[in-house]
Amino acid sequence: MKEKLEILKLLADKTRLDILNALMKEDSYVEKIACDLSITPATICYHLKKMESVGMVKCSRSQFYMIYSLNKEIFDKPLIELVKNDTPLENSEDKYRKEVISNFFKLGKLISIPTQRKKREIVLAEISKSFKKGKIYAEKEVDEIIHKFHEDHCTIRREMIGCGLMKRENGKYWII
Amino acid sequence: MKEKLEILKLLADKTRLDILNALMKEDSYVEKIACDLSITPATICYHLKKMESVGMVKCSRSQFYMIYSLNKEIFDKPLIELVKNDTPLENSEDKYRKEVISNFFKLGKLISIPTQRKKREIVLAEISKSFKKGKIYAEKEVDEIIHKFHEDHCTIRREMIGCGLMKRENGKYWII
DNA sequence: AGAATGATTAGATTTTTATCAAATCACTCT
DNA sequence: AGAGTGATTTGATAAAAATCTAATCATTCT
Repeated sequence: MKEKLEILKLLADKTRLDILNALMKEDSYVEKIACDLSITPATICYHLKKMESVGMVKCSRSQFYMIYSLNKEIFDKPLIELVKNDTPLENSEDKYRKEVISNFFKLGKLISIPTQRKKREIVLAEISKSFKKGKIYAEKEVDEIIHKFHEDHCTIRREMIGCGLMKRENGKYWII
Repeated sequence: MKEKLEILKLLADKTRLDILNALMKEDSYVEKIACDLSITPATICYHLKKMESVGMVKCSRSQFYMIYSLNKEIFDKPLIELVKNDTPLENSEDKYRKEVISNFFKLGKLISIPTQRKKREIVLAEISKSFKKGKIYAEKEVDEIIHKFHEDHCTIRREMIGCGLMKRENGKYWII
């Protein structure tokens, strides 16, 4: 929610924190706060209005004065609630993966085996999609499938087992 | 504490919130976050370093990568803890009071009776300091004391009773 | 040792925003 | 109605900081 960021922005200012701390002690009004903090009433008003607009403080008139008070509910929440994004990016996770895949595969072929573990895992996972889950493969079948992607089917087969994408027992292979 | 303001400042930025949300899902590293958010690695690094400097995130190297992770403790605290000032101003309360008093008293005399309730109360409270607590005064004594401050002792006497600073019964007065 | 690669820093640019003085507004009391 | 007073708005100024490109650093693997 945009509102959350707005609140956090308003909290990121020394003067506004001073104002909030003043209001914690007791409800107060522009001129008094201004005097206590040695800051212009115009500036205090500017800050209070901003904070009021997102519900951090409330105000009501009393005689000559606009009495401002803290909206305590907001401040009792744990920080995480303000930080957490309610509408997470649909597929931010996929983005990096796609980038890596498009870098290492050209026309369906694996150009090279990535040195870095993270990237290698992504590439291997991509290749593993060509295997059916639950099906048992002979080594020859495994190599044939991998070979469509890259010459070095031995290394890739070994790597796939190494990172737990594939299992072997008695010369038989299956995908996890 | 200066540290608290620093943390709040760092939370007041869309990009950093995005980064934190990414780290909530899983530990990650500069290049990946940069790719996921479509932002330059330099910028991501800049933000992560800042957040690390105040303990919001931690980092450790793994192979090629600097793996960053969230320091969850900080985010479980209620907001109020970050807002609250540990070392409150010694006498911010007095400042406005002193200002009002110095405006309305000159050379020990009350220049005029303030129209506004708040200021009037401050002035009356100041005058009431001239009375001894627990002592019973006759009306004449009361007026004599008030008269040292201002001609119109009647009004002031009435006001002092009106705002509960002084009590009267059977023509006798005492301070509260 | 040297090549590769991810992380970090430096410099420049742009955007945001806190602050004040002065003018205006809104309310209260006579 | 008009005077007095606190609150708010406006316009101008100055300071802070996010972002990028390019350069440099640090680590790992050959």
